[in-house]
Amino acid sequence: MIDKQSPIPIYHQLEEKIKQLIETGELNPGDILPSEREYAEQFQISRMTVRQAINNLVNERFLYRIKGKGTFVMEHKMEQPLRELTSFTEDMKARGLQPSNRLIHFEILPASAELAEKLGIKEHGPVYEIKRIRLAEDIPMALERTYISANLVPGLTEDIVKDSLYAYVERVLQLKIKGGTQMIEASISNEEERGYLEIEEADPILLMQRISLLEDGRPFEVVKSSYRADRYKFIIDLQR
Amino acid sequence: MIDKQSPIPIYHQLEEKIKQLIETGELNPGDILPSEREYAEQFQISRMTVRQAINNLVNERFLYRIKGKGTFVMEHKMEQPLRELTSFTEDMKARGLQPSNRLIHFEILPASAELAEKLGIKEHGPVYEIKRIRLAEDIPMALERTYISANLVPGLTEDIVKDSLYAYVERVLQLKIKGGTQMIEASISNEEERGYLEIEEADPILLMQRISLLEDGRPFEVVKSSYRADRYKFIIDLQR
DNA sequence: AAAATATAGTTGTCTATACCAGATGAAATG
DNA sequence: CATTTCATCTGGTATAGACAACTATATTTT
Repeated sequence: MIDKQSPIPIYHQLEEKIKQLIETGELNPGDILPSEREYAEQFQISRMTVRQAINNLVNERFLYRIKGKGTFVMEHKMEQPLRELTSFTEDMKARGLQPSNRLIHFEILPASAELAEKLGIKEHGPVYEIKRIRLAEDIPMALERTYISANLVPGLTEDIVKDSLYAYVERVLQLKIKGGTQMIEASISNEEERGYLEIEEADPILLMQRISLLEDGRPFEVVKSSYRADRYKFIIDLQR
Repeated sequence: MIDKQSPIPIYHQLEEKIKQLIETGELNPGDILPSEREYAEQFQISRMTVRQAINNLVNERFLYRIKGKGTFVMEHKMEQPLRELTSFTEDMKARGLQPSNRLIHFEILPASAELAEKLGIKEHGPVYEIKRIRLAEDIPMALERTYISANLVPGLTEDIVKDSLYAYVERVLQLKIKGGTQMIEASISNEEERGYLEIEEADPILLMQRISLLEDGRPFEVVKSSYRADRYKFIIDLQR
């Protein structure tokens, strides 16, 4: 079950093993796990190594510990496994809807003062502007404007944007996106939004702005989205 | 600097020390930290103890590590240190506004099917309903309805609610609130909301629903809030 | 000059051990 | 019978040491 010769770290093997036990239902929410010492004995590994595996799962909210009692499986239903910083595409799939895109605009323009500050570049520096309509089951859900520093992600083309931007950035450029800040507010629609989203003047919209960060904390992109309020709501998992 | 006799764990002392260095500007974003071995040598503690401190700060996104190079301070400015599941009160204070409450309703009623499901209790089971107006600088910002199972939090009174519900639950009942799920949508206001929030018929509102969970994953409360869209926006820190 | 190699420094993984502190139930005590 | 004590579970903290994997620099070889 645990291969000490494997190049995959032992603690990671154990993590995966425990995750699997939860997924297959052999461990149910609220169940107590074997003690750290039991695991260490069973697999002939050090208790500290067991702790490293369990620490990671506790940080990921799969397990929780109570001193003197034991380690337990989280009650959390995990309908959507930790919805945080999901893309529209992932989001819609999780809701069982067929997502699609319509690219309506792609150009390089000089950064406004606001954009430059948010992207951590100098004013008038080159940024891509990518406008897209996001659809679910061919119904327009949102108008999305993405801004990325052209110096940070050189060689971006319409084709790459049409394919998958995130995959290109992570695989080809070897940049890892790690998190960000999101702002959500409600507003009245403007004319551009009404046109693309096919809504009436009185209909409210949800405005979302996200600033995504790279692993080292540098800003990667600013995304401004306008969602149809009648068709969309944000769901966020919180932790503290 | 590090007190080995203190009841406060050494790794925690080191965490606080490093956080302080970042806050005071002695360590700046992008700076490299002394190596783990240097810290261990300097304070005459084990390298594993240093690692435990740094691990925690890496998990909290204060630091990041690069194998073979070192440990660095995150670029992220941390204007608000990890805003997640903050109360309205904390939220307003962080924005430099004076928050206040107006309790307008407090009773025990039988749970609807929807509430019962969200709170994990049986239908028609007793729940507190607490209605409050949330104000900032004496301007109404939100109408908030909180629902809590009366069996989970016995002995709740109007006075406790007026004081601090969270403090009562954590200190007196020894229950720890650990996270939850939040939903945000936009809508048109209804008459009750227009009355309390002093807005016009055409003004959109932000609807927020939060389900808070206890440490063991049991639902603790359902909060439904209606925010004035012209005065409020949600800011969320994301990570993945 | 360029390429390969050594070397020293970093974090990553892992071991074996020790003692502390909270929880629990059984046994001793009143 | 109720209470206290104790033994023994649990996770929490801490140590000292070892080797692997990765990075950067200096040195040697080609």
